[in-house]
Amino acid sequence: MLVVSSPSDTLFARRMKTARLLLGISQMELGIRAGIDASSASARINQYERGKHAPDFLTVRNLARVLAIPAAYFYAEEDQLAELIMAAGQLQAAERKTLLDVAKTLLNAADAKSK
Amino acid sequence: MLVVSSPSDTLFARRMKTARLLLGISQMELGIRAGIDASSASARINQYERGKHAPDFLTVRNLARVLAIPAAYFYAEEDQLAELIMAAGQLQAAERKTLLDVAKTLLNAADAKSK
DNA sequence: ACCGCATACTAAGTATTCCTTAGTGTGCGG
DNA sequence: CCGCACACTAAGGAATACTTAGTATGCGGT
Repeated sequence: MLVVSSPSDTLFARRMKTARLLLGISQMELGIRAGIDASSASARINQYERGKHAPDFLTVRNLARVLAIPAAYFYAEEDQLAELIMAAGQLQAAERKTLLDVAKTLLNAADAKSK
Repeated sequence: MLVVSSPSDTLFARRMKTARLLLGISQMELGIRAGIDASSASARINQYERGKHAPDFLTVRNLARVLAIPAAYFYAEEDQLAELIMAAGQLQAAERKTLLDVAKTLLNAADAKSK
């Protein structure tokens, strides 16, 4: 099959760029800190942010570690969910548990209504 | 570089299997519903669930649509976060907003404490 | 027992994609 | 003007996924 050009994801690209700029570092620095060889760090990060290529999950994890956000953030399709994931990542374990409990409560309430 | 075998992710694999079993359909059916040709649907889904290969993001999106969960779910490293994402995906827009507000409130409270 | 079918799973080669290299262009401080 | 940092890109070699063809197991029916 030949596809002209995956209009695929600018999504992953946008999320990456947003997170990097939030930390305020260059594409090359992000790559190097994520363990990519300095000789290709710049090119690779640029390709990711431009949506030219997509990194494998191990690389995504390393990027997430550097950017201090959950890897899942990069794949959130709705901005609202992206924000929720980022917020959850910044919370302490106890608070994350509280947040999850709230989510479950909201779910149960919704279920009850649709008896 | 030669890597013996990416111990990479059983993570994506596990999340996929969990979500599929929750819906109660076969690997082949999941693949077909996600738009994969019937002749390779079974093999491909199996390779994903075994962690042998990883699908591109367009495929992940299609799988997520069939499984009725946010694509980000597959990439959540902590089970707690995975649950949160799944729950958020089942909520109505208004309730999702409430959940996000709670997350932000918890964050602000944490920030205040670490004055 | 046997058959047919559904399901899970796999090896191997081709097809596709990514990674590396080498480079361009722009802007800015000195 | 020079040097540097930064963003960005084409192209080919390197790595990975996709397709095909097949094995294995279990189960319901006859």
